Order: sequence, then structure tokens, then C-alpha cells
Amino acid sequence: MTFRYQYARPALTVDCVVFGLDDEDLKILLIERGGAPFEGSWAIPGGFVEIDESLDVAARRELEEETGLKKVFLEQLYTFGAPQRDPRERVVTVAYFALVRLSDHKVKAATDARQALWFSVDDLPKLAFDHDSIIQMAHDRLQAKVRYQPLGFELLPQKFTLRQLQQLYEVILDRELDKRNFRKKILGMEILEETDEVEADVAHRAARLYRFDKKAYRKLMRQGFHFEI
Amino acid sequence: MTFRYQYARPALTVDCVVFGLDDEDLKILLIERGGAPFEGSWAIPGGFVEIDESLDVAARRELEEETGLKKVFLEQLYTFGAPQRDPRERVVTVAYFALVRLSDHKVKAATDARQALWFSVDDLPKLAFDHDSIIQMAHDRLQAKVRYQPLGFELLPQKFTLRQLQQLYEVILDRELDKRNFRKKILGMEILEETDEVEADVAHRAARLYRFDKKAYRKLMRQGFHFEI
DNA sequence: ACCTGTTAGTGTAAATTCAACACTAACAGG
DNA sequence: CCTGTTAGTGTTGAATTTACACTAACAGGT
Repeated sequence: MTFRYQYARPALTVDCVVFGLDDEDLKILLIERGGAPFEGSWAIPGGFVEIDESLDVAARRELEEETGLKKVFLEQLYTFGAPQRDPRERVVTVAYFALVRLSDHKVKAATDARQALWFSVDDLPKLAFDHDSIIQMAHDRLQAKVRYQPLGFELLPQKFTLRQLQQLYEVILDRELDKRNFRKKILGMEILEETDEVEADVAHRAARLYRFDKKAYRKLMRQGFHFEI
Repeated sequence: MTFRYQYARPALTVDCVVFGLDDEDLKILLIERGGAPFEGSWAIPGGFVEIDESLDVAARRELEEETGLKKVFLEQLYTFGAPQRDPRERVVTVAYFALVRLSDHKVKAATDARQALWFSVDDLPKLAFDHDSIIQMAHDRLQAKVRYQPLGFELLPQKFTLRQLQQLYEVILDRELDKRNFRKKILGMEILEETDEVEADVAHRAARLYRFDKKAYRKLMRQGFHFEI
């Protein structure tokens, strides 16, 4: 079946910048393209929007098809529509950024992708299309947003130590934070729930595990509380 | 001429939420639709993206065609793509928000629009499509962004009094600010250039006029300065 | 000339928040 | 029991933010 239109229409795709956190590194998930154009080069996962699916759904579907990732945090980033950004024809892409817990997820390459791999955010290979600008914008947005929204917890295991949380901010913001001031601030917010567990298998005093208390956070939000690191 | 595609493609449009500032009110520019669907109801200006123009260019073109506005501040907001948002067929729209100086611009209705009119942001008529959600998001974004980027100056005349500037923030943020603290903060930033003029035609002591000093602002930015109200 | 109404323009003190900084406790492993 | 490593904890000074009220200037009307 073919479709006829009176005017030429751009094709519409979605693409996802997927961030994951390794103990000391912020990583991005890339796929090696299995088809033209840019066959064999690296790109962020994505693909065409189907005619009856919403953009968010398309982004989730493509992400699962190409990398196997499901149920991740996903947020729309920006829409890129420079006329020559795809050499084949006019393609407008709605870019998303996603946050995943590396600990929870196994990644596997699939449809259209030879392989999917995590790359350190400041050691990326050459990328297809304008994907370097998309990643750049996603990284800027993550850095800005992580400071005033509790996004960071999406990157950590459900239970985490304060040390892990601090490290997360240090890695994303790319600067050191003072341990005592950090703990004072974050515990003072009362959005962390202390568990009665401590971390396991460490060769030193084990740190207490905390959980992000989403309910408490939402309640505080309704009272005008403003998260900020 | 017609175009044939193997798969059905969504149509792609751009829409603009245009803000203007009246002395005591934040306004939005709406057009009365001259054609189906929603003929006769109010909508934000916008239209189809042409095959070889970038999204920003399309937004500017549509804005000029429908309202006569040129050279306004314009920034991409969000892309709306719910499958049923347009009753005719699948239409994805890239929404923008724009800031204009009401003092500088005459608005005139044109192509496809019976008329263009300014409405107070908290007294809007019923709107076509999902334009109420688009406006809502634009308004939220303006409120958030005006606090940490010097966007406000786009809404004021080139030369303005501190009183006007304060009123602008009060109207947009919808809360009162302390006059002395406001002046201290804004003058302390050293991003305003004092002119040797004062306002004219007022029945009381005339206030000094200032200009936003974009050069000074950019210089400060490079040095890590962070604007914040 | 002067009275009235209205807004311009200005400083200080208290409260709060932020930044800097170092030691003891706990525990695993050898 | 010794070693190495990280957990966990308060205080002080500096900087920032908030609250708050009076005189000066000027146009317009009498």
C-alpha cells in the first residue's frame, strides 16, 4: 500500500539519548547501525513514528526494539528539523532522553542494530547524522535538570548509600561536593527513607542504605517545597 | 503533483504561543480560525512545515503570515503528537513560544485568520485542538525561565524604568516583589545601562530610563555569572 | 505661589543559608 | 591485633536574603 499527499511531508522519527551510571562514569547507550545511511557507524537508538502511535510510545517502542530496554524514565528533549540533517530525505526527529539503572538492565542489540554498547559520555565515537548535537543538548539538559529535580534516583539502584548519591552528582555535575554539607542538605530535605540495611561485600565499614521516598517528595511538592542540589 | 510514500506519515505543523506585556497584564495572541476544522474558534497561530524549511523558519513564517509579527524572540517549547489531537488526520505539531514588545508591534490578521487579537492570559476563550495544553505549558515555561534567563527584556520597550521591569516580573510570576530588594539585586548585576533620559508624560516624579546591556550580560556569562530573580 | 497626589529613590539590621574544614568509629582482611 | 578504607558527625564565619519606612521630585489644579 502507498499513501499520496498533495504536499511533500517530512518523515518523522524519534531518537533517545540513554544515560546510565557506572560507578565512576556517566555513560550513553549507542547502537551500531546495521543499514544505510551511515551503516556501521554509531548512533543513538531511534526510528520512525508509526501513524497511530503517540511520540512517547514510539520512543519506548524503538528503545525496546533496538536495545531491549523497558520501563525507563523518559522525557522529551527537543525536536531537530534542519532540512539536511538526513542525507536521504527530509527527516524531522523528536529527541528524548532516558535514564536507566545500569544495575537493573541487561542491554541486547536487536532490529536494525548490530550491537548496542555503553560509551563514557566524554569518550564517544564519531556519530551518525546530527546525533552529536542531540547528545550535547541532552547532556546539558541533564546537568541543568538534575539540580532542581530528583532525577538522579532513576540512575541508582532502588536502595543506595549516600556515598553513591553524592558520587552521582559529582559525576553528572563534574565537580566535587563537600561530604558533610551534601549529607546535611539531602537528609534535611526528608525525601530519603532510611532502611535498616547496610551495603554488603565491602572491605570497610558498611554504609547505610536509603530509598527515595516518592510519596514524601510529592507531598512536600504540594506544599511548595523546591528540590535543589 | 502528489507524493507517494510506502508508509503513512503524520503531517507536521508549527504553532506559536505569543506573549505580550500590557502594563498590568500578560497577554497571548490568538487568531480566529477562518477554515475547517474549528472554523470560527480561537487558536494560536501556526501552520504546515514546508518540505525544505527548518522548524524555526517555519514558525517565523507562519507567525508573520498570520499576524504580521516579525523579528520576535522565538524558542522551541515542546512537540505535541497525541494521535487524535487533530480530528482530520494525524498531525504532529512543534510548538514554540514567542515574546514581543507590544509597544513596537502592530498586529494584523492575514492568511487563514479572520482576525488576530490579544487576550489576557487568565481570561482566554475556548480554544481549538489541544491549544489550551500548549498554552499552559508555554506559560509554565515562561514563569520558570524568566527567573534564570533575562527573557523579560524582550517584552519591554528598549528603554524602560525599573518600575516597569519590576511590574513585569510581578505580572509573570504572579507575586509581589520588594521594591528596594529588587532594585538592589538587578542593579547589582550590572547588566543595565543607565541612560540620561527619564520617562515622559507622567504626573509625578519621572523615573530614570535604563537599557538592557546585552554585551555586559554576555561577558558576565562567560565569567560564570548566573542571572537569577 | 502653594497645595495635593503620586511615584522615585534610598539603607540598615536580623535571619537564614552557604562554605569551609578534621577527627573518631566501624569493619574486613591479612 | 594490626592495617587500610570508608562511614558518620558540628561548628564557625561569610555571604545572602528578607523585612521594612521615609524624603525628594514633579505635574496639575487652585
